[in-house]
Amino acid sequence: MPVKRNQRFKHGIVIVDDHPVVRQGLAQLVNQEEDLEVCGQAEDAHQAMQAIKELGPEMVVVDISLKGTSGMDLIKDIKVQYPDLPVLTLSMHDEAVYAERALRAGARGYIMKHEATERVVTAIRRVLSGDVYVSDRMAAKMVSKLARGTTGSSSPLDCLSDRELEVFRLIGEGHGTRRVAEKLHLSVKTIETYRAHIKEKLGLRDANELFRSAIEWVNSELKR
Amino acid sequence: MPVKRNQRFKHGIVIVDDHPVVRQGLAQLVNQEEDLEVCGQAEDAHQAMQAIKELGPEMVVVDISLKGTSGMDLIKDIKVQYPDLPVLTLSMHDEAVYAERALRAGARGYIMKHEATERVVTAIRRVLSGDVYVSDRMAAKMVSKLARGTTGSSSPLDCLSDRELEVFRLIGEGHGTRRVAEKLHLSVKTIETYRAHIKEKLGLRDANELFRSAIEWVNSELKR
DNA sequence: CGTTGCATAGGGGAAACCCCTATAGCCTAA
DNA sequence: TTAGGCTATAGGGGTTTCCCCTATGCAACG
Repeated sequence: MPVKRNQRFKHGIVIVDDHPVVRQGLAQLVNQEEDLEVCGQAEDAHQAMQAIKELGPEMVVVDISLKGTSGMDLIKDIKVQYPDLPVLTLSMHDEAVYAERALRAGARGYIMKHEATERVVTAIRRVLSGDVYVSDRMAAKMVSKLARGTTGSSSPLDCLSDRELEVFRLIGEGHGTRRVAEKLHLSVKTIETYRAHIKEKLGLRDANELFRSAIEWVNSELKR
Repeated sequence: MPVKRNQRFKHGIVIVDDHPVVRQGLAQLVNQEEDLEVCGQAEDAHQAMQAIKELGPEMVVVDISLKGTSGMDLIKDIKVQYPDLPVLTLSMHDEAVYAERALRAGARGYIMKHEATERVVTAIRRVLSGDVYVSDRMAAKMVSKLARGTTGSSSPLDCLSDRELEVFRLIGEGHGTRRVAEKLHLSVKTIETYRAHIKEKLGLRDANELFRSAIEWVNSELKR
């Protein structure tokens, strides 16, 4: 009799991952918690929406690298159709690259597959109870970024000055510091200063991250 | 009494993967088979060699993208020290790129994490019994490649050596020269040499182009 | 008028990049 | 079997970039 009652109070979770082995691991992890339960699994975005509709879970755990529609798009779709359904992103990819995107897309948390299983459970509970979960390092990074951002809702690039944005674009087109300086008829040193400012404003750690995000931005610009 | 006997006859398997969730899933998968048993787990190459030495498993399941020494190197090391110990490569990466390399490195099989769990078990049994496992599609591809005689240069990346490809992937994940060197326990100078070779082989003009195309490749890998 | 933000740029040390050379181990073809 | 290739590894040395600081001139905003 008390068993039945416990059953009733379990929080239902749908997990979305295109690796069966990962689903298996995650499911077992969740199911061995007294108050948690995997009520459905999906391996792509379509199945995921189906499962959510049919099973009415209390949260969803999503891998961002799915085949077909990307996990990122799935998160956005979930947000549109079920604004109050919390989503935890579970990914093998570096949080420095994807965490912020995932949160902007509507996820309530981001955790890497490298993390110990207990931590994964912690993240699930955190998100389930309405909080946001990211690693401490990531949280610190985001705070400092917001602190100087003043971006109500617009792109973080808005805080770049015109010159900075121009330099950012040229970097994204693959030009090195010297080439940018030549193109703009400025000293290499000046470009270096801009690069430093951009990094600071966007919360980028080093030249690689700068280059990477510049490329990404240029590409995304092309597509619209 | 018969229980004890069964216990005796279980085939011991060591699994090596740096994602705890994956280990969990794989372990459960294996352990629920009557005659199979995970006798050890490791999250990097060093732990793996230790576990093999101490536990004397009958086979090893290895992910190729580990932190630290790569899975590819681990496979080679295992082949040197335990030539008869069969290794199954379990990876999320496209078999078209890695399967052949893994087999050449000494693995007895290659299976992707996308595959259904039953198939993973099948692969394990196949390798355990001395056969080789690759997907049907891969097998066909390899056969036709052999038949045609080395003319299967489908991707320009085929001409990269294992090491070079590994470095290329790490670059694409945003790691700088120094970080790559640390990850692989090699001299910065060595990584510089690899970068030069990759640039030459792929016809890239400078570090920016290298970085750019590495990022592009890693991203396209994700969506496959 | 001070403060704040932007455009511009230099100094200096650390790191990365680039072109060469080099060794040792394999494998292959002559 | 030996010479030549390819691979993994790594150093030398010069050029360029990166990164952390400091600094000047100018405009705007309070």
